[in-house]
Amino acid sequence: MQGGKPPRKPTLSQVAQIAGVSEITASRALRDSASVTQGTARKVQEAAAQLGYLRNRLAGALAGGPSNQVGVILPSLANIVFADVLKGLEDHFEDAGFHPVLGISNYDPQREERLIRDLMSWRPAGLVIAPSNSTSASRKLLAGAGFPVVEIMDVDIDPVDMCVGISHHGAGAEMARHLIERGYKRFAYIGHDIVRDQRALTRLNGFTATLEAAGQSLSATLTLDAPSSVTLGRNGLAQLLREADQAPDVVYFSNDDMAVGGVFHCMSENISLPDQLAIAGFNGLEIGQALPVPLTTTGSNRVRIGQKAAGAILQRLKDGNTAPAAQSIDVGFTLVHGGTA
Amino acid sequence: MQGGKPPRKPTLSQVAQIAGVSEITASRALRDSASVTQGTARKVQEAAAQLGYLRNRLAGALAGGPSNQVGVILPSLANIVFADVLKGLEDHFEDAGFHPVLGISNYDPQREERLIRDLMSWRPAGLVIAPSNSTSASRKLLAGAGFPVVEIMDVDIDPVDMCVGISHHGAGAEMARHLIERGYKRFAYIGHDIVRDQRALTRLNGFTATLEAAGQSLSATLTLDAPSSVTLGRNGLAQLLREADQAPDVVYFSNDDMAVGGVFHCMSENISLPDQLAIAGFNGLEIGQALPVPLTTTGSNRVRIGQKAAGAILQRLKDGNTAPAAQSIDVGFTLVHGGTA
DNA sequence: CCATTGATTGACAGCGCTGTCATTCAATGA
DNA sequence: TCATTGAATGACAGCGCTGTCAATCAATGG
Repeated sequence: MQGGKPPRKPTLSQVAQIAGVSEITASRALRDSASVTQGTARKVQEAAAQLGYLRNRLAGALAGGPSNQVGVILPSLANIVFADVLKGLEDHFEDAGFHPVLGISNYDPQREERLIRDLMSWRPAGLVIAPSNSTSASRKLLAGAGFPVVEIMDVDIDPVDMCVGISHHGAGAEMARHLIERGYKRFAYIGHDIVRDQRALTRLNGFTATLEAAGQSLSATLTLDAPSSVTLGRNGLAQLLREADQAPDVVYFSNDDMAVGGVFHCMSENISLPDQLAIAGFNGLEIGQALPVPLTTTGSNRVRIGQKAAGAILQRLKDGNTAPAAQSIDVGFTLVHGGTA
Repeated sequence: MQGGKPPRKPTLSQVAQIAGVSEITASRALRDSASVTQGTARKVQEAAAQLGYLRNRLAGALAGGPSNQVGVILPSLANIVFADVLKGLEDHFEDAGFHPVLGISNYDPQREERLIRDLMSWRPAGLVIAPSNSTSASRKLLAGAGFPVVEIMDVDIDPVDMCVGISHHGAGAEMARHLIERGYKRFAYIGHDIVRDQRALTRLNGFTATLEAAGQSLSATLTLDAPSSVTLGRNGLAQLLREADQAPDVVYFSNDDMAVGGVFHCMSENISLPDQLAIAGFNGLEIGQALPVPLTTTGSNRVRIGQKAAGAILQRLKDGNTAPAAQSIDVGFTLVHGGTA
């Protein structure tokens, strides 16, 4: 950059001129060489190479061509969970030549709404969103999007278009059933910033509903107003044990990060797992399974969710408007029988 | 979607008409309400709201307006390392209203080149790339990009424009120095698919160069032709110990995933760390530090790299063409004195 | 030999917006 | 009072490409 104004990039019309064909023929040759004669295709490609031509998809998309961009809105990247989902999305999008355009909502509905607007203003081919208490304006935007929209993570919702995920209510319920069956009696819960993380709350609801149906209940609940982390879980368990009138015999944590923290507290305090205290988490993270005593938790198939979501978008794009109406894909969860509960 | 053709979205000219102003005034009111009278701004905003107008940035960018998209090319998302980098990028881009457009090269130079073309064809405001043996065509593309380009992860390179990272050669050298100082004599190395992961190779080069300068050398080297993983590291160490004529007293692994696998092998075989065998890794992942005996490793400041890279792009964009020429930002690494070496 | 067919190619118009420059007009000071 | 200034607004043109439909032309069969 010598300070001069940037030299204009070569355009399609220049390529066409050199190749001695019309602009539209050059366009076709470059996009799908099978739609023109072999000779024509070669001439055009040579001209493009000679000029260092680089397609301008801005113009292409504006003129009505397809976009290969897909909006992706996730609440956070601080935690491996959504990185896994993103990986799953990439797995399928990359192969199809699509690119995620990323926005992080930070669990903030207002920010999420702004992101939806922002990403939609690029007229993407589709949108994948892990919703965070979406505003009604957000839902209205998505409903009128005019392209496929997939809401991911949770299937306990009324999707605007499609959704892919698991039943968090069901996951909480299943864990409650497992713990009841194991004979635990004094249940406690330790959670993180649950106002923002709606899905953790849904799990808790499923958990307590099942306890109550079995004539049991939570004897202690601690929710901490901060993002989930190992440290938060460790401190949380310390606090709960300190403050509880009667010690619980099992603690359900809002997720594996928190639960691993709980395990660490037990290790450092010589509380034996699961005899003296049992611990359960959610997600099935690798770290939980790599512990000396593997964590009892619920596997949440995060990568799978991403893959299925990408697949749903691509399928819909291929089918055009003849596609089936709103659908919900449940990838299912699995109870991981570790050694901590 | 009733099967009819998608209804046209409201356009700026419709907004302008309703507001009773010219198109360009409406455009200005919507982009920067301070550039028009308060009253005008209100009228336009009301008209836009009434119509459900959604800005079309495709048209805007084509007409010469700025883009808020930034191409981001990473080799993989399978591993927390690049998820961390992406988080760092997001931290700064999100606040500035920029969005990463993601491409995953899978450590494949050809694929990387295709991605560069693909992302550049959207005329982004900048590009961040963790290079994977970039082809000369790739470098040429980047050199003529006309927007800021940051190559990340490694500063031991000749950057096309800017670069942000650490010296992997230096990191390998530093670990060698540390291990020599500790008195280890029989050094071994276990690595993963090093043909593709060039940076791991650079660390190894720094490591061996330093050993040799001190009159030492690697007594055993095992490189496995697969992506790095805990399992690969575990099996690798088992294989190395089985095949080696003389057992090493310290093993340098290509990264923490691999090294943690090595630690697991030692645990299951009752090999005491670090007396019987010492282990060192690279990255400073949380899991390594959460082990019963924390891993000796090199902290690589991944989130910081992302943040600095985003900052460099944003700064350059603000400064316009008057910006300083090519620069290299070294965020530095830190030796993590764990208990395994 | 001529009508018919399908494959190639091209003309046209316009996607929706913004940079650039010119115009308008009220406010200001000599 | 009139020239001067700066803010607000507008006219114009064009960014680079692709969908649609029409035109062309060689190959085919009756």
